[in-house]
Amino acid sequence: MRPYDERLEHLLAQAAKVFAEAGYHSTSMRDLAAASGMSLAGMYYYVRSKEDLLALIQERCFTAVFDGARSALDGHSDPQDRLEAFIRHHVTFFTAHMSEMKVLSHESSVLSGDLRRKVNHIKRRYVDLLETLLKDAAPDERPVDRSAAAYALFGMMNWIYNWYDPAGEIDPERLAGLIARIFLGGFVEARSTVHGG
Amino acid sequence: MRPYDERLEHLLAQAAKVFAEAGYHSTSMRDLAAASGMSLAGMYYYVRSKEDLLALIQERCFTAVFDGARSALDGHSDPQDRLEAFIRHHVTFFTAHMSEMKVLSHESSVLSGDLRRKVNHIKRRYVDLLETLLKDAAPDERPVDRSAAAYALFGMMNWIYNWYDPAGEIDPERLAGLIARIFLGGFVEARSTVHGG
DNA sequence: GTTTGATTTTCGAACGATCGTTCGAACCCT
DNA sequence: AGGGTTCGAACGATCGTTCGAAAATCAAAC
Repeated sequence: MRPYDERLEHLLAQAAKVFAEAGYHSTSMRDLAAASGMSLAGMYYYVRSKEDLLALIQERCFTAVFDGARSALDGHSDPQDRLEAFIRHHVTFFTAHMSEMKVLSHESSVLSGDLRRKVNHIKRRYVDLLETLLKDAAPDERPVDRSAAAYALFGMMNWIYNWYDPAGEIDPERLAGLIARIFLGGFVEARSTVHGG
Repeated sequence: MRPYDERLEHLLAQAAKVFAEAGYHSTSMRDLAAASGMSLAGMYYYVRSKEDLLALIQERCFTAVFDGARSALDGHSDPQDRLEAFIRHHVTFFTAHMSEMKVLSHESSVLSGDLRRKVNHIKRRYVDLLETLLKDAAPDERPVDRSAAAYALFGMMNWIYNWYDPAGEIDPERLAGLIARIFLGGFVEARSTVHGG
């Protein structure tokens, strides 16, 4: 059963790459066959449909980023440190898995039915995780502002696929630090440091 | 010639709405015909192709947001005020023209050839405008950080279409103020106020 | 105010192309 | 020999676009 899993992983990885470059809808199953080295019909031995293929990519990627975030929080007890650890993990994970994360961010409204419900469930938990961190780090903010701030932060982080060049001047760690600085400095510390102390 | 222009505007507005809801690639010309009240063939009297239709929407919207930004800067001379005015204008414009701005943000890689070049030219000028504002507001930052910060800001602002509900609790002005606060507080004031004063 | 003719605008019908998916036979490995 | 794996070929559906003719609009002539 090992070669089966390897072939599936290979297919998902190549598909994520092509989806990221050309977009889900303008990528044909024939394109994926060419990119993965399989035949058109052969892919259907590993995957139920094109939509199922996308769901598998999104589901695995979202689970990985969620689990990674939880373990990245280990060892941090200060609310602000935990929030910064979350941001740094998300950004570095994003830059390290650009194709999958672009597919996750950019094709989030494609799925329907049960596949959509399954992915949305992980997304919900991930958003809830950030909202909890925000509640601890900025307890005095109004809930509606905290919620909007969470999405603003996700915007900064998930927009990366639109412009970031891994071969460019700024490395992932520095980018993560910059985004953490902007958000913590602008949303968290602005209250607790400037106004409160 | 007036009825012609009105019909074209109507088509573009309806198309933007459908593109925003379903995405460019999964919207058929037949869908647009149904939404605009025209016949399938009738639309081609106003538009050369489906891609031309998308380009018209993006071009008009980008020009509007660019011109609006320039005039929003009038009357502000302080660099920080100018940056805040830019942010407030972008966010309020975005929430007021959600469909067109979503199409602009989400379908930015669809066009090709001359159509793509034309839209990218306006985009370049708009990004340059923000980078200039940033240079004045945060002159001590390293250019690579300033550039990344500009994209982080665009991320916060352009991600709006993924979550913002105009009928929800937070109104556009408050959202604009929140994003301005996060960015100015985290990127600009963190240097000039905390470190410098 | 009606008729006429030219121009603008609309659209039913059809084209070729491409899409996701399926089927059954062939292949490979043990 | 037998089950896991591959794939050529074809299916029906839908896509963007085109064409030629009908319909609507308008201006000038009577």
